[in-house]
Amino acid sequence: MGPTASDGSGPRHAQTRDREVTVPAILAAAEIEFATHGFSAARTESIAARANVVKGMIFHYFQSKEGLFEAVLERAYQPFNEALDKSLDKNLSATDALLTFVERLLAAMAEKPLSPAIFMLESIQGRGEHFRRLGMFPLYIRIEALLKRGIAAGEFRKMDPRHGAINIVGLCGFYFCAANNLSHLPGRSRNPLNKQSLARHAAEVIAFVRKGTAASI
Amino acid sequence: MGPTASDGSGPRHAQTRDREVTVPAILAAAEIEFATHGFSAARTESIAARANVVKGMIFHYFQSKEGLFEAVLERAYQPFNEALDKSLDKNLSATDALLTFVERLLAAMAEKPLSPAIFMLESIQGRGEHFRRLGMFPLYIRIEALLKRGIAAGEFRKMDPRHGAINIVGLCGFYFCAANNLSHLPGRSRNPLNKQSLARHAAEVIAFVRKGTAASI
DNA sequence: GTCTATACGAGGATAGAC
DNA sequence: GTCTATCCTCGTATAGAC
Repeated sequence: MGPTASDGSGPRHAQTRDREVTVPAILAAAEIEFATHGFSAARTESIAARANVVKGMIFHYFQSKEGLFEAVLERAYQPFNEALDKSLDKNLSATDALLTFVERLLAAMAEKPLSPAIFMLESIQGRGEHFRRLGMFPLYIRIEALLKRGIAAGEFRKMDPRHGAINIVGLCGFYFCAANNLSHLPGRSRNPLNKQSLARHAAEVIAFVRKGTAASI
Repeated sequence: MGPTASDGSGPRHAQTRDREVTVPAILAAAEIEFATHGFSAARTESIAARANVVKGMIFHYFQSKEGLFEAVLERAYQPFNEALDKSLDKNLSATDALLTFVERLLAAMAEKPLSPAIFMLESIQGRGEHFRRLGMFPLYIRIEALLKRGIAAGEFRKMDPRHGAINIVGLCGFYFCAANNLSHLPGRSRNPLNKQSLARHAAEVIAFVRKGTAASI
């Protein structure tokens, strides 16, 4: 924490010589960079600049750009994973379990609004290795199982559970990936990622999922 | 069309000296490259190789990588635009108009399965200029208007029409962007982009939209 | 119109001083 | 542990021959 005065002329100087500070700073900066540019187009130089460290630090702590990327992915997926685990709360009806899960997933995304874009980019550009390695299957598989259960119980309408799961994940995540464009739509254009907009998004998605999956009367 | 025998040693030779062939070939190759890598990470060399032309041709016909990208975007958006125009067929009920539009949008995407990824990447990485320049506003605005009309008429449930429009576009497009990952899900894993899967996706989305927007009874 | 050769810059990665 | 300097590859773009 020694407040070494930056000398102003050269680039920044050791504001802290401490991995407890440097590593999280790099991860946070990398998250932003990878979320907007994807892996290949991301620049280690930009990450270093944003983290206020020198480029070499990235390779010192993460060996390679790829290593840093994987660390970022892992970090971004954790909240999703937790949302998933918490929603195993068994004896809920399929409907309640699904809506609870969606609510938690949306909360996790709201907390880390860049995560959906990171995974979207990884899906489009990657070849599925990270998807596998991170154990992202459950995200779809468990929703699918939940849907299957609810359909059998007559709570949900008949549908293909696999596609149902995909559609639900898409409803939650698409908004965050499109936020950049959405902010340019005419009309009352408040930032799509501010608290108010996110709350609205969550409410709308939950309603859409509830109505869209419910059994016909 | 002169079948100049490729001499095998040097790189490919003028299979045709004709912009009628070269330009579309470049555009098709560029579409694939930009859809998987985005703008910055796309390589003109890869595009040229895939199109079976020399790199210089890209700059000859499109001046710059950016110029090529814009041409690809424009080309990819056309089918969406047409789907939109055709669904103005006035005197339909809001419900029928919406479902018809969704059906056409899905058909347009199925025909050009890379388009959603291109626009997704442009949304995440771009700063909205292309979104504006291509006139992509109507895609959301008109659905929004349609929803508003249907809500007023009591056909649709109460909802925020802007978010409703976003959710519907998301339901249609997310699947295509996630296809890469989806193909790695366990279970009966046929290619998410083959005819059968796409037909299933379309049916599921249409059902989801119909149920999800319908007024409660 | 098509191809080859090359200028020029950007960026990932490493070596080694402090 | 941190920083500077540097190497080397890759990629856009252009000039000019055919």
